[in-house]
Amino acid sequence: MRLQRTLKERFGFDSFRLGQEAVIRDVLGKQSQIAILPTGSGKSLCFQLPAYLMEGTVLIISPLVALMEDQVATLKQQGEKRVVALNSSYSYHERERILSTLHHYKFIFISPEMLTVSKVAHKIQQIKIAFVVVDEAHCISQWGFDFRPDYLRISEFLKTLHNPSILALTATANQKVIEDITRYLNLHDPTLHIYSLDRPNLSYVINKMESEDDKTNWLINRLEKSTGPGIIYVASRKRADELAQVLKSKGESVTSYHAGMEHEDRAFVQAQFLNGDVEWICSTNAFGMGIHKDDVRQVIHEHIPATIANYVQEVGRAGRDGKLSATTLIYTEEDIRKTQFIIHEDSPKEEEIRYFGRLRTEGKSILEAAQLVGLSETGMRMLHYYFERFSIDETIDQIKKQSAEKEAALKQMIGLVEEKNCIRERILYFFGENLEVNPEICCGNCQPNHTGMLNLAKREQSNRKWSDWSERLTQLLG
DNA sequence: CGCACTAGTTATAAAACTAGTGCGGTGCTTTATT
Repeated sequence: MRLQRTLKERFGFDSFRLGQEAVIRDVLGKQSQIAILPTGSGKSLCFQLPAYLMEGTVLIISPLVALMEDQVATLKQQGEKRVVALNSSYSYHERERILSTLHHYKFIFISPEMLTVSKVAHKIQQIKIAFVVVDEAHCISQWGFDFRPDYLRISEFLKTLHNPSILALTATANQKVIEDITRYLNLHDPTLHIYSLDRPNLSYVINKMESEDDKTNWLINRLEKSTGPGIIYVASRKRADELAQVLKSKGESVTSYHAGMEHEDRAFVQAQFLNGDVEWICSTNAFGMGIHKDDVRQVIHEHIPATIANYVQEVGRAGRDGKLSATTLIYTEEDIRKTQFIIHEDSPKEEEIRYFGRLRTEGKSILEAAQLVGLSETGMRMLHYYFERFSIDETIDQIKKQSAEKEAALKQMIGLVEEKNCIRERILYFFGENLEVNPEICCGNCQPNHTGMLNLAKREQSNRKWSDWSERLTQLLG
């Protein structure tokens, strides 16, 4: 009753969505848990609501600054003033001021990296923490082992707090990811709240093509004949820019997006897409996390993602509103080889690890050693993390094991694109689920002749755009 | 890995060859001394 009342009074909802209430009850009972709730099911409420029924501050560990600021803005809109994001966007003095008044806040958003700053960690230890949320918890698996090793250091921070209960939230996690989350958040016997990851309103089509040109022509044709809003995922920054240019020259409303762009430009492109000012985004895997756009009608991959988990995350951005949406993956034999090569190059090699180890024992700094070995920034941070904990031989074993896991994950993805039977079934199998009922529009293998587009076909001829434009111009010039 | 592209070479020039190079993506953080 208390929950219902809070839900109504503070958030204005009459009833909980699937999963929310059970998760909230466990939060209130201080039970650590991993909650896997499908995209668009209202994950934020799972920590916002119990926060008001508990004493102390909720600490939310979040992967992106943009995501934190988004959440802060939402809470402020709901009338909550006691909310802050602790990140690099503040000046030294601002940060000092926030740190000295930390206990005033009900919600603190923070990155895993910031938790390793001893001064910050120390300040957090001094306030009363109601519970800790790890948002987008699959990042532990996805990024922790190489790109952002501070994800693996979270448990060390948690040990310094007085055993707070943990709520790990994500939309996609298979058995391996659940194991990683459990281990690296130091959870003992967490409750698992897992709801079906099936998205009945998404159709899956996967097509093999002969050449890069075939893919480009297919895309030109697809955009001419169907509607967005949509996201086109490509393998490289260069390709994102080039493809966007080609499609633009055909009169389509497309903008590229990747991490090589200025922050301001990225924010602008994102806002344009959210507002419906641009129909298509042509991007690398940088685009998507924390994009709350409900009416994305298509997600197209024109390359092969490195894992099924990544693929499912990306296609999952379509159809949050529950309406029919089409996901399509097109690839060439060359794409398989390219992705394989990328995986192979990803981790430092044995000789590099040994050389790095030698330089370190000679007293070279991490930075110097990394430069001499010729490691990337990611490679350097990775070795830094492992060398702190393991001997050289153990490090080599660990990194080899991880390369093998990455290769296995890619093999699963290749298995998916070559699947002859139901694609949906295969995806669910990956997450340990069985498909009970195939939706009417399922996948390219269940219905070989349909494109998954149905209601996405453009109703009028292409001159519609021109008449829209001339109408708009007439309005503007009045 | 093996393809795509560039620069350099070659029988007065032009086109055709060869050798060399490049090719991958995610984001957090940065406060100190003269």
